[in-house]
Amino acid sequence: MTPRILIVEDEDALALLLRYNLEAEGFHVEVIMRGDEADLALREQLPDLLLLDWMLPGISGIELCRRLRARPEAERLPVIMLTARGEESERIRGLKTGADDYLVKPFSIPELVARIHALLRRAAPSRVASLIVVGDVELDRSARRVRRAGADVHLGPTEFKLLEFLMSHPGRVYSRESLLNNVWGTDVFIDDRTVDVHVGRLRRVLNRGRKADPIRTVRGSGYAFDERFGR
Amino acid sequence: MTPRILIVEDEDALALLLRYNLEAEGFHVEVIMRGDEADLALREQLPDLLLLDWMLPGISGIELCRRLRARPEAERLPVIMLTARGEESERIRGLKTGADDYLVKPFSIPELVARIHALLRRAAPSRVASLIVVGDVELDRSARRVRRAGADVHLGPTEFKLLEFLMSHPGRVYSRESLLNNVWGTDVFIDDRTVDVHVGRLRRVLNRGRKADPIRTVRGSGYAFDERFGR
DNA sequence: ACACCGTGTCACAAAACTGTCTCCGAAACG
DNA sequence: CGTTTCGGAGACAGTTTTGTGACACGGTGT
Repeated sequence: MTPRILIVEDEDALALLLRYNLEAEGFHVEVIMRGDEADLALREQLPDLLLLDWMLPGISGIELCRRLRARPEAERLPVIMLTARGEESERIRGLKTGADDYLVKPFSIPELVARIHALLRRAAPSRVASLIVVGDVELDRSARRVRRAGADVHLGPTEFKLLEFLMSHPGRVYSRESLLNNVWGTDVFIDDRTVDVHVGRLRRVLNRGRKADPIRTVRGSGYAFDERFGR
Repeated sequence: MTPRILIVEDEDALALLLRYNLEAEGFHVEVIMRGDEADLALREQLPDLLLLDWMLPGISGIELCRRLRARPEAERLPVIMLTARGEESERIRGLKTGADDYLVKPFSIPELVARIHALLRRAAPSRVASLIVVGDVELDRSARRVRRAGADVHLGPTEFKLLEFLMSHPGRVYSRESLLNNVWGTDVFIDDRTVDVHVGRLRRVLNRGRKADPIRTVRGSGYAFDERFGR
């Protein structure tokens, strides 16, 4: 249940500091100090999040990240890169390699923690594959079924796809345009506002007789499934 | 949402050709023909990509690029240098100055377009690195959400963009004019004082029931997000 | 042929947001 | 101090954006 974080960092002091703080934050932390050892360990088991130093003995963080991204099961593993200031100019390369986020040393622990939470929140659902659960809303892709507080909720095909897409990245805001592209498809010519109507219908049936609405309207931007919903 | 490209090129014919083709490609193009004017313009607002001629009246492209790289907020701005054949030997100097790519005239438009797309793609993740944290204020771009001490704070679109801009360079003081350019856009005609009103609204909702105010007013100059805030 | 369901669009109402004004106190200035 | 300049706050009217009921259309099963 508690997220597992793997730290790959060769500096003793920093590794210790990170372990201490992240464990205090309630994470299950593991530290490896060499790139090549981390590579081996990652073949055995994937953590929920990887904290990767840029320069490492054995294999560099960049190379490690590149190898990782080549594995389909690690495709969505959140990776945060740590770099010293001098290496900063290469940050573009770092992100291109597939890191999800990027911190320049020295960084503040609260900031790191915030970023970890943000990435975990976003990554969580995708690894569960067929069942997405947020708060009291469950969506089962393979069974094409949605439940609210355990009770079945009947959705039309479009409403289902819409909810599925929104729930696939809880918290993330999608523009109407993006929703049209991802739910309806890119080749259709449909009015933006149609999205509003479907969101409205989705809400009506999903919230029937309930007060809390898991779908957040973001004025001027679009809609999001509230990842904090029910917490 | 369409990427904005600034072309700095003193040759009429080439400038026109570029504008025509890049606009056809769907970019929002602006052309400036003098180096010194470009320098001024770049202080006001940064484009998404800069197309820079090597030789320019006023300030040379090299110098412009060097100045640009000295500014932290312009660090990631993709820059493509254009050089005449005779200058080609100096390519190393060009890249060393901080250009991300360079093209020798005459070049083919499709190649230019391809490189532009490549650079924009590469630069993209940097803006998606979505979380900014200063003190107890978190701003999550992708979720379009702001939290103060962990609690959600609801901001309107303009307030959000304003805070986003201020927080993207904590400590830096922005004039009202600069804020108008970067938050509202260059093409609007709006009173300076409107910025005050929005800062006021932002403060009210961000500090609700709290004493510490992370936004610093610099009398006679503008506003800044206090980088020491919370430390 | 008919009832039914899911959809896309529209029009109107409600809600949220915006830019400007005015007034007032605070800060600089001599 | 008296004066002037500048920024903060509330009020307000206009605009933009979103929520929603109504409606028409097409497909499907009966």
